[in-house]
Amino acid sequence: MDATALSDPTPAAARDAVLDGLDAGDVVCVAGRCRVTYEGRASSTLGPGDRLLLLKPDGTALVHTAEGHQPVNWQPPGCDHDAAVVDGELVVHSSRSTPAEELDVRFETVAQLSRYAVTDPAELALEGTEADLKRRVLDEPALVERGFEPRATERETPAGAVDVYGVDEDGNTVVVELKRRRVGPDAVGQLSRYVEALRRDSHEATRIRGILVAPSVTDRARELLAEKGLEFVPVEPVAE
Amino acid sequence: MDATALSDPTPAAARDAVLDGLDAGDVVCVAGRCRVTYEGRASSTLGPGDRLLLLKPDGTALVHTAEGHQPVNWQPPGCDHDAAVVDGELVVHSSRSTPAEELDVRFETVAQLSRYAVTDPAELALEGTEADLKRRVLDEPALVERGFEPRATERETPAGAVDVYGVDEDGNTVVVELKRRRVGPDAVGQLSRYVEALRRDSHEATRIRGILVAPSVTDRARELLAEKGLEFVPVEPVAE
DNA sequence: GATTCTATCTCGCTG
DNA sequence: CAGCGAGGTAGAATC
Repeated sequence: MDATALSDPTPAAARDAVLDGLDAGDVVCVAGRCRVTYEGRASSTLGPGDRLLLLKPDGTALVHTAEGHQPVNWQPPGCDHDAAVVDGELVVHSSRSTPAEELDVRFETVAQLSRYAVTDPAELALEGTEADLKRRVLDEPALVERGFEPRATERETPAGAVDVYGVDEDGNTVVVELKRRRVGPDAVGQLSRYVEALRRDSHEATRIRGILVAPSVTDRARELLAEKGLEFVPVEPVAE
Repeated sequence: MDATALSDPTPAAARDAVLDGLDAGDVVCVAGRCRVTYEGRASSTLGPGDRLLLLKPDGTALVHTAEGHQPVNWQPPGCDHDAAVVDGELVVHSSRSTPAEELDVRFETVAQLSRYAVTDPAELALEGTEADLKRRVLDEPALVERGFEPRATERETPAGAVDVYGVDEDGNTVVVELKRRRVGPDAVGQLSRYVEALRRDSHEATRIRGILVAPSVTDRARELLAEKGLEFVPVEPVAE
């Protein structure tokens, strides 16, 4: 991987390095004292301070401070980056349409400007997702309940797609909502919406059960389940 | 802002720079070819590729590729970072408990190692949030409906806290759920939970209305509102 | 620490 | 393109 760094570049040298770097498909990192303004879905201003600005070749911009996982300001992938010297200061501008959003980072001083030729052929292999939980349940439906027979996944209802749709031992319809982690009231609402939608579209006689499958539930979620006549079955996303 | 960069440091020099940097409270950026493993709430592996590793003094770790807003791997603030040379390679390890999570970044090569003395006294001033929408509605309740009188915010119900609670012209109870942007079915479910909870806890005679206040709604959300007998009033989070 | 909910959520998928 | 739901969501407020 190629990497270059300029220390205390002039605003013009910084501008050129930013433009050349983005042109070459590099990731560019600008470190220095700056002010930031954002206008789009919301709007924000950020007074002077030391930060890192990461500009990616896919149009992402990230302004990071010394704290937190999240950037203090950013632009999503797909934006157009530009750099210029305005009033003797490096100004990086990033914008997109739909929705219209603009980010301006104005540097009082640039302490360092780095370029990185970042190429990454590898793909992240992630385990323990909801997809893994679904696979587990389909492989071994008895995890939900003895006699449970899955009939479809992502079955459409007027309220959205049901994770796993099937029938129980007695022939009742079963709607399963999967969650990879401990669930709160929102998941109960989701399951409830699916069950109600199916009940509206079915014969009076048909019994439709709703089962939330997750590692655990909060107290309030459990209360909501009880109120709605829904069930909970504890299952981990991956076997222990 | 102080910034230093080492080009193609030896693993030992890189390790020392990482440890010294973190010790000094700097943000450390390691650029190079690496592999990443994560184990915690889920687990993941990432094969060799060029990436940037940002280590923050608050215990945050971010692994960024050339694409995307999100880091491909990370650790949240509060983790303990460590660096060592293992089998001739720089290995950065970051871990925390509750939940137990570990991240390992093993560098085949380190192209550049930078340290940044990042100090940021400024606070982000953000506008257009749900808090702004709430302020707007409380300042001018007629935005919801002529005669609407807010009586409480964050009023507790068995199903959670209601954004704005009040009464209408006719003395009916009104539950308002605020959303800063266009809403889908989830917000309807949320409002519905609050309304149902209040109905259960109130006299038969009391009429309880649920009003979703947001810039707009999706079609499915509108259908759900109709089914539940809930209402929608369009309001922007900030005046146009 | 656990729970609940917001977020410029982001991301991926589907129509 | 919009809508819908997952996410190692993170972050904040509250209990």
